[in-house]
Amino acid sequence: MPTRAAHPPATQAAPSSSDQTRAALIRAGLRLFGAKGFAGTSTRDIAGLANANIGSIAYHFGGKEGLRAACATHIVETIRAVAAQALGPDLTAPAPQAGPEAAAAILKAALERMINFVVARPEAGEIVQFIVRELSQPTAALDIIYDGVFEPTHRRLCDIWQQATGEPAESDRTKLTVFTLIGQVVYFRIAREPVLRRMGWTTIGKAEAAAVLDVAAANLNAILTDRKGRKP
Amino acid sequence: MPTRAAHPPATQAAPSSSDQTRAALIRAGLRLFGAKGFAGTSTRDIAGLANANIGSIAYHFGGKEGLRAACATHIVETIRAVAAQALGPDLTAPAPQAGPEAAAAILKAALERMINFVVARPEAGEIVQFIVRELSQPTAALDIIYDGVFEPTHRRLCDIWQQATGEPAESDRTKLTVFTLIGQVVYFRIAREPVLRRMGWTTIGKAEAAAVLDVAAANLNAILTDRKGRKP
DNA sequence: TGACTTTAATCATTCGTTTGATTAAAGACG
DNA sequence: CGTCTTTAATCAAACGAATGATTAAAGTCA
Repeated sequence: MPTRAAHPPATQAAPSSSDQTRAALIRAGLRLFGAKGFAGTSTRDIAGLANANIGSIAYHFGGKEGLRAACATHIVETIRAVAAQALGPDLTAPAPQAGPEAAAAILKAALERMINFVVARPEAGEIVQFIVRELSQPTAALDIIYDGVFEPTHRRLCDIWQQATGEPAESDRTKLTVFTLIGQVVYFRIAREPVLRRMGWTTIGKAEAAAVLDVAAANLNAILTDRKGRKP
Repeated sequence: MPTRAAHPPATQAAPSSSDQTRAALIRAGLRLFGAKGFAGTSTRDIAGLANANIGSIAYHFGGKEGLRAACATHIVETIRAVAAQALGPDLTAPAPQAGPEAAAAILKAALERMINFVVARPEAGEIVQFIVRELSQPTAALDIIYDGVFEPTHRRLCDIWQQATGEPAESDRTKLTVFTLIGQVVYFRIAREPVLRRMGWTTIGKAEAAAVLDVAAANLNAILTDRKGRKP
């Protein structure tokens, strides 16, 4: 007869509450979905990494698909917390007005935050990989992330870009330019492996992230001065 | 395991039925691996899309894994053909020497080629997605692509960068800068879905690719003039 | 004919989900 | 206060469906 004695409190630790199990499952799902893909991850892997039972996935999230959506929501909350440090606590509130130099400084700070998070922080790897996989085959999870992060963040950056250069925030040119700024950073996470090989690095830590920031910031400055100089 | 030992007769001839099956399987594998991931794609899906029998995958490639490697080789050949148009037929040969203006023109041309291929051409979607998935969990297929495309192309671009700016080709700064140039373009393919939504586009065709090129080329010019102006 | 290629059927795994039993805590009630 | 009932949560076990691989037979073409 299956008794709880078979699972001694040592391995079970404190009797995990519902929320703890939920959180552990999300963390495991995020890591595994990001690393091996949704289809490449089995519910047994997830339950094993989370030290939870297989059935708990269905119980808490309705199934594997529900866990994916929960991971997306968790990503939104995480990134919004990071973005808040550089762009203000509320992305939907109107952007604070600032002069061109101050706006440029905000852009620079945002770039630095983004690099330190996306490129250097290990947990960003799971998040970015999760998002990248969603991007290639959009599900409901992508909608959650787009509405919660992509759209408001990009819109805010375009706002600041206008303050820095005078170019209209919602013009195609501004929007595309902001995408290029994001893209050049995100690429270092997505193409991490080739970058490591080509650079002769073994990891992207503090020093390497600083080198990346150096180049990205130089690019930003060059583009900014170029845009301020001429009329579109 | 009767894996086909050698390549089919290289001499140009009417593709045999065997070669047609091979090619169809590679095309189907590339598309499905890119769209749904390696684990998310079943051999039955592949065979179905290729109008071939399930067993033919094992026969021609030794199994699903062998098909993945064959897809990687196919990608290398495809991209090398595209790169040859902008960077010369042989990426491993020493770069042609040119003045700063000519070198800048080559970079601009390479950027245009890259955008027209990566961003606009539909078949690039499958290729990029395939590569992106490999990047996040490197297998032997990534080695094939890195050695065949990433390394030689990046090295060549660094060479041209030196000719355009005077910055040493193999310096960290140059290598990272070239990565940012590539990243800002590739991002439009990887993050295609958010770009479409944010831009209000329904597709990225000729006109949209031109708008992207416009911005990317402006960025390149701004960075180039910035780098030429100062000493590192 | 004889080597090459395709086909259909079968194999053992592995998958996500469901099930019914079990536990512990909270609620109901006299 | 003590007892009975309900609820939420977890667990091991098992199910049917799918997967990748294999095999022997049939087909194809020079």
